[in-house]
Amino acid sequence: MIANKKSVARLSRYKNALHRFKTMGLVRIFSDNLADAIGVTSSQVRKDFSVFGITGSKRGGYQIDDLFAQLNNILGKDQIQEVIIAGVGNIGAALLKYNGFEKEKIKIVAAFDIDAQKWSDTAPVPVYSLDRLIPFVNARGIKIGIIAVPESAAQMVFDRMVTSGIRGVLNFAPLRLRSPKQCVINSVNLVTELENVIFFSTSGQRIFLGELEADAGAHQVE
Amino acid sequence: MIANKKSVARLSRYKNALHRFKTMGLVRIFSDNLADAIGVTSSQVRKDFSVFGITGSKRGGYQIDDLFAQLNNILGKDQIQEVIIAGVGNIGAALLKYNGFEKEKIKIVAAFDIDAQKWSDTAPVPVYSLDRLIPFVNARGIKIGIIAVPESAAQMVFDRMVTSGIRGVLNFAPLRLRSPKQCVINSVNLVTELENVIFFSTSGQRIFLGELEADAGAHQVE
DNA sequence: TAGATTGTTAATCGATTAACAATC
DNA sequence: TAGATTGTTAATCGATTAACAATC
Repeated sequence: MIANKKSVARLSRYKNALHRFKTMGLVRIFSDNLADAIGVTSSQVRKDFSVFGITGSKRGGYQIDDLFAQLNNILGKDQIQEVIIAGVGNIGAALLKYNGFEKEKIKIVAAFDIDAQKWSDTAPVPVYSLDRLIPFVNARGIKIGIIAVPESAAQMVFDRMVTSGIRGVLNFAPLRLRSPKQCVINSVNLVTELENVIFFSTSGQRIFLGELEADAGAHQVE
Repeated sequence: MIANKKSVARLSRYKNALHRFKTMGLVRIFSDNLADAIGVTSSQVRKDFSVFGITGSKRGGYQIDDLFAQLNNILGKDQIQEVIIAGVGNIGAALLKYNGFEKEKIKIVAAFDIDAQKWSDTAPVPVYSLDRLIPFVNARGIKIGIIAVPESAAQMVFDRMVTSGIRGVLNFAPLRLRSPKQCVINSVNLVTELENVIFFSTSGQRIFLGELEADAGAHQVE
């Protein structure tokens, strides 16, 4: 098996669980403990580790400090990841203020908007004209961008990002982006996510797929 | 096969593509056209339709008007879906102002926050005390809720939602919610979504899974 | 050593795709 | 009718889980 979106997400959750085990004073951990902590099987844990080249010791499990360091390394937490945002509307502004990125070593270093009223050199995260996106990203060598502009502007903004050297994009606009160059795109459609909840909670279907869960009582808290 | 998260998301996309075909004046459509429009195989389209009990006519394809009506019916677009939000912080406030829900027949009817400074009876969407969540949801018979409170308050808010009769939740707090009663939970973790982009764009891996795509040039615009 | 846990292979499960008989 | 498209079954692909030999 090769790394996929879900396995990377699980790696993050193992890391978070490990952090809690560590603060509890534990030194070693077994695949079974991690499995219980995030609600998967121990086979899944060992398989994930195997895919990412993480090994423990038979009978002795995994050293928490060592495992934690390896997960951080794989997830790129060794250095701060600099990210830019295009679009300071509802979602863009919320992400700018969101404080959950910092502890994951993700730093939003600048935002860009077409509306001059939103520009500010003095804000905690500066907001510049969209025209400054390409030179800024070029100069700073930013590789990751977030698209939070309206659908009508998203392809243009994406093109500029790719041109300026961005290699990965988290896209909130509800459309399929096209690129002539290699670029990782992860699109989150908030309307679709809510539609899924509506469908499964009104259809009476029992489902258990992806992040979508029914009968939450069966699960462990993470 | 049974309906799953991805198949429901595709249904939405078929519907959106259909709307465009309709405005172009088309009357009939084939599985192949829909497949091209959203970037899947025609087998996938027919399989999806089969799962949801949608039939066309051999040789004649699908009547757009009829298909559009069936999709709307399956997706619950026949009536307006009333939704409440708990938490008017960054994300909650963004969702309150977001205008993408309305055209999908989703209406946010109220929000709830613990902070009295945020309460407002006169806002376009009223914001009430969290203490009013249970009676409000009870009285109005709301079935869908969005959790946009901090992690520390999420389980308590979720418990109140379930108590008050909510059957489906879109959760933005980064934890695994537990419930004694049946409730559909769809959790979106924005940090994880961004971490995925960072991982795949820096690892040099070629992937193509879920909404995560590499080499976007190969795809159709939706 | 005896017992427990890893790492990996095989089995299972689920979703997507291909193929094709039915038929418009 | 001949040709094209559906609806469905079988094949394939991919991810998860079970099983177990290796070994600490």
